Amino acid sequence: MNTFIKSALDNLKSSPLKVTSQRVKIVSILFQKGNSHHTAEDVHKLVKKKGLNISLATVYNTLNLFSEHGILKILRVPGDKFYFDTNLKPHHHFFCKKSEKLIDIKDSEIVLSKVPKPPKGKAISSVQVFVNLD
Amino acid sequence: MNTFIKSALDNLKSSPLKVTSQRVKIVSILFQKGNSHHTAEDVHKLVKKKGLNISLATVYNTLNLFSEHGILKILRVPGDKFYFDTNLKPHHHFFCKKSEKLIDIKDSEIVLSKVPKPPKGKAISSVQVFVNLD
DNA sequence: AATTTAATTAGAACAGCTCTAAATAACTCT
DNA sequence: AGAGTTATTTAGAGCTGTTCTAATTAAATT
Repeated sequence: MNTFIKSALDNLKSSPLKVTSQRVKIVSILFQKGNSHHTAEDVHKLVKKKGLNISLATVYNTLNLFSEHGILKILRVPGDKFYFDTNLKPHHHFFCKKSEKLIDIKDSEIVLSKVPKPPKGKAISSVQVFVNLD
Repeated sequence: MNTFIKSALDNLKSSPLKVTSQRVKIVSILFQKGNSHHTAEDVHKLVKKKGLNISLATVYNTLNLFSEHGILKILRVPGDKFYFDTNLKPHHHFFCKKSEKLIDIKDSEIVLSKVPKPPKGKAISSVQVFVNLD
């Protein structure tokens, strides 16, 4: 069991969520390769490929709960799917339209030297840079 | 008839698309207030509010054709809808999650002083910055 | 005006995601 | 460890945003 899985399981254990077999299985699929991006459908397919049986509803439910509890980060990219990001540190993304795949860009690899003030009454919650590839 | 509508109609006329009454109506709704962002549903509602009758399928069809022919720009934002942008110049956006509304940020208001090289074999087609508001 | 070609339409279909309500499993308290 | 409580899982229905289909209608061309 790699360190990514271990630390994600620690996060799960210290959250108010119950540690069910489905959740443990989903954690080990998501964090197997360290930082990665998966759609719910991706995860469901991987579950089935492993011969496991977790319903699609549970996959969605689990991924959403995980992102509510800081075990994952939810990413809504310029596409039409939700991506769940195992990399919890602030960072940006390449987005390849053709393959619909994301590639991490370390925070330090992008420097925004000028950002406008938010409209009155609003605050900036985050800045997401998408570098689109063709 | 304002200059935005005029220039959009010019674009339509010089495209291979036929100038139908529906398309003229959609152009005048979209470009009425200059630069703006609309979802297909938005446009369909505005059409109906004006007492006009254009089917939802035609609205979708038209917006997609317009963006294929440089009359509009399609924007796939970190949400779950398509936004159609009448502002054809390169620029960025505030995105307000609560209202699901976009606000233009002029290109010159954001300076990216460091951008990573694309992965081998890929080229950067565009860089989209989303400044998320809460 | 007749022909060709493109556009429009209503409704069916689809994808991605969420909800529902019943069954099941995990935790808590002695 | 067992009983009770509460959270989770599940299949399938439902929802939203979008695209497809195939028949009708309108625009452009000859």
